[in-house]
Amino acid sequence: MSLRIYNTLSRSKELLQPIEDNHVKLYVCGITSYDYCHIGHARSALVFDMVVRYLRYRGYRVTFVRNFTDIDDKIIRRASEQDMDAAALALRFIDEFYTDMDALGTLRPDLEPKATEHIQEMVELIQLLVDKGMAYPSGGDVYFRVNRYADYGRLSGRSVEDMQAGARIEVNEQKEHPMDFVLWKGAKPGEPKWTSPWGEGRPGWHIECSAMSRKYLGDTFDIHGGGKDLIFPHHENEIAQSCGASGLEFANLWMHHGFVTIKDEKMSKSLGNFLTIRDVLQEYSAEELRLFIFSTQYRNPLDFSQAALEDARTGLDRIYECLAQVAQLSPAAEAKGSVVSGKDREKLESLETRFQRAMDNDFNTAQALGQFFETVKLVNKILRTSGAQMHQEDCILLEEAAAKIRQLGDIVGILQRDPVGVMAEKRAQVLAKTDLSEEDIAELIEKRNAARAAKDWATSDQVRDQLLAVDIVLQDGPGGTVWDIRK
RNA sequence: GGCGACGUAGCCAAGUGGUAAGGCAGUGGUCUGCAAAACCAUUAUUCAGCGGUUCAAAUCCGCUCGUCGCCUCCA
Repeated sequence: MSLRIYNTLSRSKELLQPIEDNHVKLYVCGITSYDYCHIGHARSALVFDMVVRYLRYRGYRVTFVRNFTDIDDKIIRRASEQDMDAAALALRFIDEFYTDMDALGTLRPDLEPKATEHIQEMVELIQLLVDKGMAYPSGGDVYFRVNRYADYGRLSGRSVEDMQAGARIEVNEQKEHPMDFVLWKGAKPGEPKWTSPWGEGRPGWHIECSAMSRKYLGDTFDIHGGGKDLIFPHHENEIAQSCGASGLEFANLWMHHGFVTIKDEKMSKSLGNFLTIRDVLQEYSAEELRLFIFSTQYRNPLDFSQAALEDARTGLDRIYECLAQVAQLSPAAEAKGSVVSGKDREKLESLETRFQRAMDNDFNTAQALGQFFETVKLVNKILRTSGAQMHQEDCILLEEAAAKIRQLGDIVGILQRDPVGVMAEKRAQVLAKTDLSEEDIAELIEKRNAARAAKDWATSDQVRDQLLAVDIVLQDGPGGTVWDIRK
């Protein structure tokens, strides 16, 4: 089996073949830090978190670099609105970003370079482009000469002519060609600035990724990732700069994830239809959010809704409940023998293979999660068939299946909490909202059972309704009455 | 206007040439005094529409309709 990844550059799935044997070098475009992150940023972070975890699980060494854009027009504008220093604003939202990422439980990248700490590298790269005639200074700025890079447009699948036909390019008299883009911006009064051979100013947006990826991963590396909205112009321009400077290939594989939408419209700051990560985490757990996000393959759009999050919550609970039951199994000495058919055993044991097959197909987490649910269904069936009399052999089989689910769950970042603990915690949360203690409930159950024994259904139902009013549900089973929280 | 993606059951979502995974909801059943919860079973002769290629198409090709995205900051 081998891992195939969709490459935006070739518009097809390609075999992952790292340049250095077994070592994957990955660069992902991170945030521009001027505001709180929304669910779209969460998807980006979680998708690449999953990619890195899966690659490592598959035995690759991964060097994961994700940058911070900490100098940019938006940062400067926001800072001046708030009468703040641009650097301080950027730093503050990097802190907020970490708070959100920690809450989501994402792994830290190996390197997290900031643009402002690599001005020198950018200046050198721009100088190289100027020396090669691929860039030119003009009016305090420096521009990339698009016509000098023959392959311009190969990532986004458009030609310079096509784009001019679009005529949405701002008129700028300093450019030789309307499609030329800025590498270095001359500073206006009061703006943050650095010195350069072309005067004081700051880097253009695209050059930072070219300079930092080059510094940490080399001229050519394996995978470059980001959101679909970065394909043009950001990544197209990165390719032009990097390939223009080095004369070599830049990234071999380009991975782009789809957007999070709300009512089928892209979630974005400009549309104002966004929810921040912390908004959502107030209502839902990180694992619930992850299950929701991974229920769709990363390249497809993902429509955010309360109902979808609720579905994810229900689904996650279902798996946890199954795991909790398995965790509490103990073999019965009097059990006759295994009740598991050879076919079912095979299916349980093939979970990892099925999971890998799905993930190897361009990280198809939706399909991979389906394997979890199929396994849960099968485990539940076996639990039910055995009843209280489970043979040791079957116990072991189920415990192994449960352990495997949790091990693989770690790749998408779910099912990492103690299943029995999760169930207990949910009960404790509901209890906390009532005046009742566990003992009070036990007493009420006893009172009700006495009524039931006397066939006094009115009293029995009254007790049940009383508890139901505070979201506590009574369940009469063969083993007696237990209580649980209302779902 | 240019470029691109998508359209699969009530909803979400896999499947990318060999006869429709999975989740949620629904329905039936087990359990129960009745319930509830849980569990089990079940739910698309059909994949936006129309043509074409093929022994075989949701999957490939063409056209039509619809939705969305990029072309300006954007994950």
